[in-house]
Amino acid sequence: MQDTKERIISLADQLIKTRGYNAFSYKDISDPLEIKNAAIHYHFPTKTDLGIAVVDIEVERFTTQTAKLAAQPEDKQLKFLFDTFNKKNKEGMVCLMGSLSPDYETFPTVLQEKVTSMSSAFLDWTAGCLERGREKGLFRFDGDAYDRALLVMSNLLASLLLSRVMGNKIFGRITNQLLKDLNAKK
Amino acid sequence: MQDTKERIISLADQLIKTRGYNAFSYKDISDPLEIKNAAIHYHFPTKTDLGIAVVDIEVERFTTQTAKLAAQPEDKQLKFLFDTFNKKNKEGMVCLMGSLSPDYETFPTVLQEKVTSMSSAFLDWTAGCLERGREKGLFRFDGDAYDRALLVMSNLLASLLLSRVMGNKIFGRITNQLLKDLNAKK
DNA sequence: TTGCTTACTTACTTACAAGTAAGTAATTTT
DNA sequence: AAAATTACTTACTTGTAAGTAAGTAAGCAA
Repeated sequence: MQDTKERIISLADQLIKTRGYNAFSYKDISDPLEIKNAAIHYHFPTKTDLGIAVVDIEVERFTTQTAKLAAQPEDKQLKFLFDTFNKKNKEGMVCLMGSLSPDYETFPTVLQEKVTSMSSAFLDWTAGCLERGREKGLFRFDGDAYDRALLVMSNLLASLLLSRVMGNKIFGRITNQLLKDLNAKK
Repeated sequence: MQDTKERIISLADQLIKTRGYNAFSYKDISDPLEIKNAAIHYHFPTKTDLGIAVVDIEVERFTTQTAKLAAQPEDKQLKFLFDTFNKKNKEGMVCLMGSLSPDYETFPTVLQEKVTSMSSAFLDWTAGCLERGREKGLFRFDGDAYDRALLVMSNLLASLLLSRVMGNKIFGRITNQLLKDLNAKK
C-alpha cells in the first residue's frame, strides 16, 4: 500500500499546478483518493512536509530525465525542456516554480529553501546547456549563458501563466519566438 | 472618511503583491487599519469585490500614467514600464499579473474576466509601443510586435517572481539583457 | 425635527482548514 | 506465538476565513 503515499504526492502536485499551494486543502486529496484526511497526516504530518515532497520529486524527475539526454546535442536537450512545458500547457497547468514563487513569502524557511534550490537546479542546467550549445554553434545569443538561461526560464515560466489568462495559444507564440531568437541559423 | 475605502484597496493591493490573493484575509486589513472586518464587508461585500477593485485601480493607474507619456519617444516609454517593475522589485513585490495568474482558476468568472482584460491592456500597450519604436528605428527585433510584447511582458513578470526566489539582483540581470536585445544600436 | 443615508461596530454564524490522540486490522520481525 | 511496525480510521480540537444581521452615531436633507 506504499502507493497511497505516491498518489498523495501526485495529486498534491497536480493541485499546486492547477489551483496553487494556498488554495488546496487535505480534503481535495482525501476525497478523490477515498481516504481520511488523517491518512494524509500520517504520511505528511504537515502541509509543509507535503510541499517539500512535491518539490523533491520534481527535482528528482528533472535530474533523471536530463541525465538520460546528456549525450544528445544541446538543441535537442533544450527541446526536451520546451516539450515538458508544452505538455503542462496542454494540461492546463503551470510549472511548479510559476505556482510556488508568488506564494514564497507565506512558506516556512525549509520550504523556501527547497524552492530556491529547485530554481537553482533548473537554471544551472539550462545555463550549461546553452553555453555548450553556443560553443558548438547550435545556438546564437549575446551575453552570459546564465543571464540567457534566466531569460529562457522566465519566458517559459511566464508563458504558462499568461496562457492561463489569455488562452493557451499564447504559449506557442512565446516559445516559437524564443526559439527563433536562439537559433544559430541567420 | 471616504479614504477608509481607499486604504482598504491599497492594503489589499500590497497584500496580493507580497503574499498572494488566497493567502490574505480581511483580518490582515482590519488589524492594521484598526477597523472591524465588517467595515471591509460594508465597502466590499465579498472578497471578489475587493479583488475587482484592486484590478480596476491598477488598470486606471496604468492608463493615466501611459497617457501622460504618449508624446515621448518609445524607448523612454518602455523605460517607464521597466522602471515600474524595478520599483516593485525593490519593494519585494511581484506584479499584479504575476500574483493573480497562478490563482486564476480559483477565481469566480467576474474576477477572471477582469484579470484577462488587464492583461490585454498591458499587452496591447506594449505591442503598440514596440511597433512604433521599431518603425522609428528605436528598437530592433524580429517578428510580430505583439509576439515581442508577449516576450517582454513575460520576462518582466517572471523576473519579479524569480527575484523573490533567487534574490533581487536577478531582476537587473534579466532586464539588462532584455534591453540590450531590443536596443537598435549594433 | 423627522427621516434618510453614510460609515461604521457588535456580536454572531457557518464552514472548513490543519492537526492530533487513540484505536485497530493486517503484516512483519523476533 | 508474542511483540512490534505499518497504514490506516474514528472522532475529536483549535483556529480562522468569510459573511451577515442588527444596531448606532453623525451628518444632511426636506
